[in-house]
Amino acid sequence: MGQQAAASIRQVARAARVSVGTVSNVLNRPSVVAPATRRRVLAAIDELGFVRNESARQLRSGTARTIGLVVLDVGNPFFTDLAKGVEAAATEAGHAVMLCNSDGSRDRESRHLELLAQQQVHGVLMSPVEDDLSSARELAARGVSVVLVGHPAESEDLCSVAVDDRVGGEVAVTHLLATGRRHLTMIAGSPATRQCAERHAGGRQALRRAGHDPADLEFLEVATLDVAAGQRAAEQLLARGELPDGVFCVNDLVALGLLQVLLRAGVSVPDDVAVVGYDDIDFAAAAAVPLTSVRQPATLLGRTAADLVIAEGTGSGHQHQQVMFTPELVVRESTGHREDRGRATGGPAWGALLRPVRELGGRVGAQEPEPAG
Amino acid sequence: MGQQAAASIRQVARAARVSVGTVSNVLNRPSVVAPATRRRVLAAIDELGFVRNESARQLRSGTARTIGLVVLDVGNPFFTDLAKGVEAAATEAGHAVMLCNSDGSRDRESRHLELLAQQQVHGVLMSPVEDDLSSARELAARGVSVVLVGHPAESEDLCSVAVDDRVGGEVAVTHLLATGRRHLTMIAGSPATRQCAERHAGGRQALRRAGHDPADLEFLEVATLDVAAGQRAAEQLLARGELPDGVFCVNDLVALGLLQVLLRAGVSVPDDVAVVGYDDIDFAAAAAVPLTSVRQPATLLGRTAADLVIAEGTGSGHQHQQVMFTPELVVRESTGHREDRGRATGGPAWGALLRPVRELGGRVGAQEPEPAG
DNA sequence: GCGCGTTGTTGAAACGATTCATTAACCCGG
DNA sequence: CCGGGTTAATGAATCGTTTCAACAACGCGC
Repeated sequence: MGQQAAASIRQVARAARVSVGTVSNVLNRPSVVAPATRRRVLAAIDELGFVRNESARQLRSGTARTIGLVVLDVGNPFFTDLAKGVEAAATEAGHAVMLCNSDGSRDRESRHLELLAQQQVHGVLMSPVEDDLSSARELAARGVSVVLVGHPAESEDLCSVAVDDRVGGEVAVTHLLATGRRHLTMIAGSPATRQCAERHAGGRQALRRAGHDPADLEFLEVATLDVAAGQRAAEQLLARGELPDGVFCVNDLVALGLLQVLLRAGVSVPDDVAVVGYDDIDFAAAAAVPLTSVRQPATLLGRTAADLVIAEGTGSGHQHQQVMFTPELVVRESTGHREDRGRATGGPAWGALLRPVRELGGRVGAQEPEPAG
Repeated sequence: MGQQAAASIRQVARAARVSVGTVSNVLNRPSVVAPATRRRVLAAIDELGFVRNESARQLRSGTARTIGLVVLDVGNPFFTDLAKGVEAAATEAGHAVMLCNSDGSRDRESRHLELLAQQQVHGVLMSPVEDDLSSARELAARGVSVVLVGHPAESEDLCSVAVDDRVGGEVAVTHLLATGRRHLTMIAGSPATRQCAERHAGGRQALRRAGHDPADLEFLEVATLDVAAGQRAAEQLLARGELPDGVFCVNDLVALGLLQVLLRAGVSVPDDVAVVGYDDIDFAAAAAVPLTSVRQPATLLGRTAADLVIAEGTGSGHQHQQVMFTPELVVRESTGHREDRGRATGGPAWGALLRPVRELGGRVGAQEPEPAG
């Protein structure tokens, strides 16, 4: 113990009085080595504290047993849930996961991708920062398997695993309309990003279907998609004197920030304003007012993506696949019906769980939950 | 574009009509190469889409430009904040971070450590699953720099960056006592884990100081430390008919789960029960009842640890350091004074930061790092 | 006793980048 | 025109592992 220099396979070989080839065989194909020899080698390995040098293995074999995962925001539980799914699938297949955080920055994203390429990773899963998929394509062109996560690949030259954002937006807004809301605001990031645009489009579509003017869904843009952004957005809304009666947030972090500031300002949710979030992270249910949210199957998304990338990197004849899941609406108190109004603003609606039902929003007829009894 | 085989330095050399050594020089010491040659080489690199093979570099240089970070729970925002600090510092120093999740499992922890050792990482930061630091020591003995995060190294043979858990527990319970609570329960994981034990000990100390019986702080053990565990703990408390009037949770996730179930059951927080969490994650402020919490400087912790591990791996004569920060209590509504009762929940105890001091316990006089940016 | 298949073991040739001792080319003062 | 110094470029050795053709030893049937 305590040796500084890591022992190499050669020293193990010498200690066990065998050739390097035999040591390698003990490591990789133990069955072809005579038991006595094997034992001797294993003893030497133990004795010297030998650790396989992964760099050398990779160099020889050409590809690493690692897959990269680049997410938009590690601070968002949606992405850590996703990461858990990825890790589970990867571990089963004997791969390690390298989790990288692009934080919504194109620069950081490309730095990470470059790094992953240099590591000769088996494949890369990424939730792209922007719609411009050139960096993903470039990576794929270099021979790295790429699977987009949370962003459908429009063309067939890439794999992707996503959730239908348009349906998500539609379900959310349909629900707001059904609770009697008419002046709606959507809080989201740049409309140039697919997710925000699609969810917005879904919302407009819901309005159209219901016979309203799609322009009734105002678009309020925020720079980032975190709790702080939601807080700022709420301040902005409050500052202009008139509030919408329904707000659809592009994710739960924004919704939680918004909720917090609204409540603090004495605005009642859901009586004055209904709030719908997106992702249904664990914290949504535990919020000041439990949050209605559009749920995405984060872990499943991760698992599926990892399975795809592993298959693509391993198999020979690979067909690119675009997988699409459908989100479901989870109704909680933040969108209680207007009829519920009249309750004290303060604490006490607690415990009166409006609707514990969890409901699946389908594509065509995202049904409305029964009005609270 | 579209080439399958990654170009090697040799092919670049051929294309640019120079030797491999020159290409390597262009990559690593551009100044020693004549401008014309350099341009030619760069053009070839661009043309062939050459990507440095990190495995080969590592193999040659002996160590990777990567540091490993093994955390107890990626789903806990405390750890993602910490990870952000690590990443910031690592990136500045030109290192990549490999984020691993042990999920509180010793097995997973050692698998990750093994993997990191095989990758010849520059160093490892870890928040150990158990108090038994043998795996950390073993890794260190193999020549890998190890820094413990969130767990002080009792002996001097390891670096560590931690926050004083005893003080944290003491501050939390002192505060509960100050708001008039007398029947206290602490919800935590196994008392065999240092963090839980220390925070508990701190709490008992607070009782003793205040002239009470330390046994007044009941210890309720939960198996995991997440939202679900808090929910179960709340159900357990509710089931026995009599509630404590103050609960100290070992982290905010547990506190949030507890809070949610208590409120749902019609229990008033803080009137019936005061709740204190730990870590002060972003969601604590946005909870159903904004959560009083013991704040740890997560990002700073990460930065400091990363700086240490980078220094240790780089420098020659290295002194192991044990850095200790002091937590601060952030008071919010979940522990409103009993006197405050009757007030609407939307109360203003905000911003009344008890101890904004940030204190560094050094070994021999470790200076206070400047508050990051 | 010879050939044959089986079973274990060997050692050298990759993999791709870095390093370093050599060599080549050139400038300049004497 | 020569010697010494500077600047550029070279190519072989090296890192630790895997793979694979070659070989040794052995048992066995004829």
